[in-house]
Amino acid sequence: MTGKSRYKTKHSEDIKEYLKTVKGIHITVNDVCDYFRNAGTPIGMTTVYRQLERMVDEGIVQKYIIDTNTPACFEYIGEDVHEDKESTCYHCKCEKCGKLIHLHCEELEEIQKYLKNRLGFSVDPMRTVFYGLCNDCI
Amino acid sequence: MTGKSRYKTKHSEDIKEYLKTVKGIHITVNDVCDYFRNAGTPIGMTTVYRQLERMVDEGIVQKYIIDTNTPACFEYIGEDVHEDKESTCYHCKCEKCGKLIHLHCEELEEIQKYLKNRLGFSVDPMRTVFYGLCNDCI
DNA sequence: TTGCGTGCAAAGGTTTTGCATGGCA
DNA sequence: TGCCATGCAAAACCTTTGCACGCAA
Repeated sequence: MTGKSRYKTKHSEDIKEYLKTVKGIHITVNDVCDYFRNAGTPIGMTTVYRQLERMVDEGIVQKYIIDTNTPACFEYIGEDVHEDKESTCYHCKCEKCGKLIHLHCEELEEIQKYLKNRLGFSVDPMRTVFYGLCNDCI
Repeated sequence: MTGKSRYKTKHSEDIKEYLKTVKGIHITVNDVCDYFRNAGTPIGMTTVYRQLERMVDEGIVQKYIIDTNTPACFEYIGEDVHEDKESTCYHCKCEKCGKLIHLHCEELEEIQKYLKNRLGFSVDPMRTVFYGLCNDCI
């Protein structure tokens, strides 16, 4: 969003590490705070919110909003997704089991062109995720 | 999905009528309140929340939760077309200015079928957002 | 009469902001 | 030194709940 260059801080790294270790699980801001409080190295709620927001902006963390009056969830996606950029890889993510399906699909490239031509909107496939239910979870 | 039988009230019908007239547009609870206040026939916020929730339970209205600290949006889907429920509306969100573009698109319904047939993945459009850059921000 | 709808006010919980402090380059 | 991260407290925000009243069946 802001594009500001910011420092790499210990808290930033710690939170990212934690998210990596629980990859595949949806984590709330409170979960993060609890974890570090229990670990004896508490991190303020505000900092967690801001760091997670930064990571979402960077595209390495995905934010899930399940319902109103339910805290938002976060999940580490990875830094390597960027490499897929040229091969227009989309992702399907199961909202139940969290499975991530990589998706190469000509039809989606058509959609991309369609949105570009019709709305002038240029899609960033690396950040775009189809949410839904996978075969096993329906 | 409480399944409770409830009365048909004037407010209920009025709200539904209003949603029908603005079909295709995403309406917030405040929009509804404003409309009826301006029309000289105000309806309480609580009532609007409860009526919309009821319609969502009934399946004739779709609820969209776009982001945290952003009011939920509602849209009239219809009473008989239960099949359309899953193919209503996608969103494009500009990563720079944050603008949200509502997207009704046959091609996307094709994609949906494609994912269903090929991967057994059933997309939830309400949660799926195309990220990218809008016309003004490129 | 009974049960639900209504709507005001207040509560609830999540997220954001203001501001003073401290750390890193 | 300058800029940013931090974190507490308070504010802001949307949404839900409590409760008394009124209307429909």
